[in-house]
Order: sequence, then structure tokens, then C-alpha cells
Amino acid sequence: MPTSITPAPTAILSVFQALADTNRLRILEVLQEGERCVCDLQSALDLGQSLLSHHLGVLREAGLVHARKDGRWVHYSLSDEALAEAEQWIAVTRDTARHAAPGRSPC
Amino acid sequence: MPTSITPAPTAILSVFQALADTNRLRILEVLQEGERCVCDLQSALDLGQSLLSHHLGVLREAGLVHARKDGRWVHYSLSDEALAEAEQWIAVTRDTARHAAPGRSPC
DNA sequence: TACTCATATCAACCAATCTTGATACATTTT
DNA sequence: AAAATGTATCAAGATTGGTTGATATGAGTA
Repeated sequence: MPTSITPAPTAILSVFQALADTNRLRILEVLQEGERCVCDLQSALDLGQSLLSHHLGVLREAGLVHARKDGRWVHYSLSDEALAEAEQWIAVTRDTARHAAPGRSPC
Repeated sequence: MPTSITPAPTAILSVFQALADTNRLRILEVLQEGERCVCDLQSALDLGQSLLSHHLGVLREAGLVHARKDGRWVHYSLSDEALAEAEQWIAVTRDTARHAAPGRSPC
């Protein structure tokens, strides 16, 4: 066995990547107040239409927001899935660390 | 007042940015087991020395890990600060969303 | 002091991502 | 049907970020 190498995480990564941008964090903060259409987000955040649409796409793909089409508007709202996943990952990481034998560095 | 525009988050951003990379997530997962020196991480993760050191720097600056120097070794361990901050941010975001008036899009 | 070893830093390259402007696609209104 | 409106997509430039190899630093050791 060739000195076991830890594998790479997958699903969580895209969530953290989606959270790793100023504009997207701002979008999420606005959506805390409730569902918003793109045009509202646009005026609340002062982002170009194209740029905002792009960021919404990233958030959508990561499962952080949900899009509901209504006539010619699209209403976005927070989706709990990915947020719960991220919170879980962090909680586990913190917890495991707390329970691990302290200072057991093999060096 | 020019149609209030939401400001940009600052501290949390660097934490999420630090979490937005495969190799750094792998590092954190190894550190869950306890304190590790760089050389141990290197063999556990199969990363070049320079690359690993870079990623540890990013994690350090974000407050996700703590470095303890001991002779010519440096021992890294998880630091709860930033993790707690991130967990808190997500918890607040989820919670605020849950309590917000549902479907109140002004469009 | 000279040498080795563990880690950090630097410079360069390359890939991924953000940004912008133009265009396309629906849906509604006239 | 034509025009207008909200949103998505595309292409190109600009910026950031990961990777690599070479070099520097600093602590032990001979």
C-alpha cells in the first residue's frame, strides 16, 4: 500500500467556491430578507445586469439559491440545502478537531 | 440618500476564499486528526513542499489554522476562530431566511 | 564554521474566474 | 405583429489564484 493519500472533497467545494466572492455574499445577504427578482437585486446591489445574472448562475449551480420563474420575472430565494451542507461540514470539522488527541504530531 | 446599496462583507470573505480550494480542504481534513508538522502533511497529501507551504499560508492568514514553531519544525493545527465565524455566518443566513416573510418579492 | 534539514518566499507561467458589452430569448404590452 | 421589458448567454479582456522550480532563512548537527 503506497502510503495512503487523503482524497479530495467534491460537493462541498463548489459551495465554498460560490461563497468565495464579495458580490455573491452581498446577494445572499439581500436574499436573507426574502425572495427577490433580479431587477430588485440589481438596484439593491448596483451590479450590471449581465454580471448579476452570472453570479446568480453560480449560486444556483451550487444549490445556494432557488429560482422561480413568474411571467417575465425570475424570483430568487435562499435554498437551505447547500447552506445546511456547508454548516454541517464546518461543524464536523470543528468537532472532530476538538475531540482529537491534542498535540499528537508524529514528528 | 441614493437608493441604499448593500455593503460588501470583509472578514468572512477571506475565510470562504480559503475554503474554496481542494488542496486546502484536504489539509483541513488531515488536521482534524490533530496537530501535524509540514513534513507529515506533505507525505499525507502528496503535495510539493512549496505548494503546501503556500496553501498553509492562505489558511493561516484566514485564521483557519495555527502554526506552532518547534525547533526546525512547524506544527499546524486547526484554529477554531475562523471556523466558528464561518459557521456563525451560515447559521445566521439560514435562520434569517427562515424567519423572513416568505415570498415578499416587491416586483 | 560548515553542513544538513524543515520551512518560507520569490518569480514566472498557466488556468480559472470576474467583468463588460453585445446579443439572444421569452413574455408581456400596444 | 411589432415593440418593449426582464433575464440569460456569449465572446473578449482583465484580474486573480494555483502551480512549479529556484532561492532564502533559520535551526540543529558534525
